[in-house]
Amino acid sequence: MDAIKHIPTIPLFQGLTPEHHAHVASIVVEKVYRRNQVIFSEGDEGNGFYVVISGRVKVFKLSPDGKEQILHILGAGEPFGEVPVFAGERFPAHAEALEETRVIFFPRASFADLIKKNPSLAMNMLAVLSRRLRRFSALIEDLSLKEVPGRLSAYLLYLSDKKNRETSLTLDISKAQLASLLGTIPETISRILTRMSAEELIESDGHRNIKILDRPGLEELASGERKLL
Amino acid sequence: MDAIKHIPTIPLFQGLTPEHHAHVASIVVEKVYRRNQVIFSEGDEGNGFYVVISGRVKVFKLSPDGKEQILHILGAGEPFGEVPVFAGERFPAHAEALEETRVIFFPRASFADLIKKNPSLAMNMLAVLSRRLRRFSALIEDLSLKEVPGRLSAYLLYLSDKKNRETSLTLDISKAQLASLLGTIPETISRILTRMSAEELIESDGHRNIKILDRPGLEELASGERKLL
DNA sequence: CGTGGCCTTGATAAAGTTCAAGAGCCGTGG
DNA sequence: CCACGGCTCTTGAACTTTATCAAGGCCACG
Repeated sequence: MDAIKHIPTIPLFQGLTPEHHAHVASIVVEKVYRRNQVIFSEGDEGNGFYVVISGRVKVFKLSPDGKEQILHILGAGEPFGEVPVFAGERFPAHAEALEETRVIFFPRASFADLIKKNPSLAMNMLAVLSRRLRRFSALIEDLSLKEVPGRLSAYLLYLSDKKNRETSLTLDISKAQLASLLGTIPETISRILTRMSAEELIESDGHRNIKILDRPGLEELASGERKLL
Repeated sequence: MDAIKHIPTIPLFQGLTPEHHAHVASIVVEKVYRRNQVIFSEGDEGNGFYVVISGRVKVFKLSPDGKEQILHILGAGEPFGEVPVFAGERFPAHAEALEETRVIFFPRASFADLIKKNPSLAMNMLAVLSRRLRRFSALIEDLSLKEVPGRLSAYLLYLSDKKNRETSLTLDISKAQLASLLGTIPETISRILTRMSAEELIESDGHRNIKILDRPGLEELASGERKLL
């Protein structure tokens, strides 16, 4: 009901007038999901898309034997599930709440109307999709051209950069989730963190806290110039 | 110069009026590239995007040691290089002509103007990007969750479906390109085709002609239910 | 007829997965 | 307050898949 107070804070709706915000608010529906609750499944009919208000959502692919590959993890203000709105057909992946999560849902038809009348909303949405394409390109590159130590280094550096190059990091997801995000399994993550510690690239407390000791070393790993023993 | 006659045939511009087509034509520049010529490189400033008129283009990532992963191969009517137009920054990948190729180039600023005034062009572009996201999701899934025989089966089935489920196929790219598209190397492709032939899933003339003998068998491979010996 | 491109095949090695066992931690409930 | 069960994480050993390196075959083109 109080969607109107969230709308203006969502990057997708930046640059719109208050009237437009009100209009957007009038077409949305709020929903709440518990931890591990399915939001949609691959192949479902996509009748609209979502924006996270609070909490976190993972979007992922599943193999027949149950292995998962996370495509991305979304937090407050980020949209997901837009593909079927514009390309028709169905959701290309699954979405699930990682924790108690509030989202707002935009029904397809009314959103399509809105976007047609609103060039800057269209431009914002084009920017969102373009950035996602850029991220997917990076993921494809990682999966195909880098080994796991390189992917893990890149992830640690990414976390560090998010915090102004802070060297003390706290993983915000479990090792299992991290493995799924990097296209590997928890055992491999564990072994590589051990090797990174042995080479004094990082220091780990065995939990979710990691300190970066040798940033240039990690950068070399991420770019493939260097290998772990 | 004769771009005007191509514009109306490009899917991106479907549903626009002839005046709009003329306007589009007035802002484009035609370019021709030879086989293997670089169109842009990753990290280049993206001042506009391209649409293929004739010929074919590959868009790909390169690892420091020279291994390449093809993101997609584009033919007539297909746009590429749009990401920097909407997300800013630079091209996230390289593009190169696979053969003599004619393209039209859309300068960023004038295209952005056009799209703001033209909701159905915006919707078409959103559809293009959404379909690309769908394809990238499938590629990520392949790389992360399928083994090479599964990816190759999926590719053969895709080729077959493009021709109304015709069983006689001709590869339109070299084994090296195919390997790069599937995230592997030519030797591996060769070995797997041999094994597929041994199990009478396909018949290969050793060149680029392949006949599908056991479509259900390939489908099982593609979905991971079945393994090659 | 020779040369270069493209493909195949074999032997070897590297990277990661699987399977299995066990350690540490946490909340629950007796 | 402590024991138990359930998680998550770590570690080891065997195995699988794929890459790498090297050699040779085939064909088209000059």
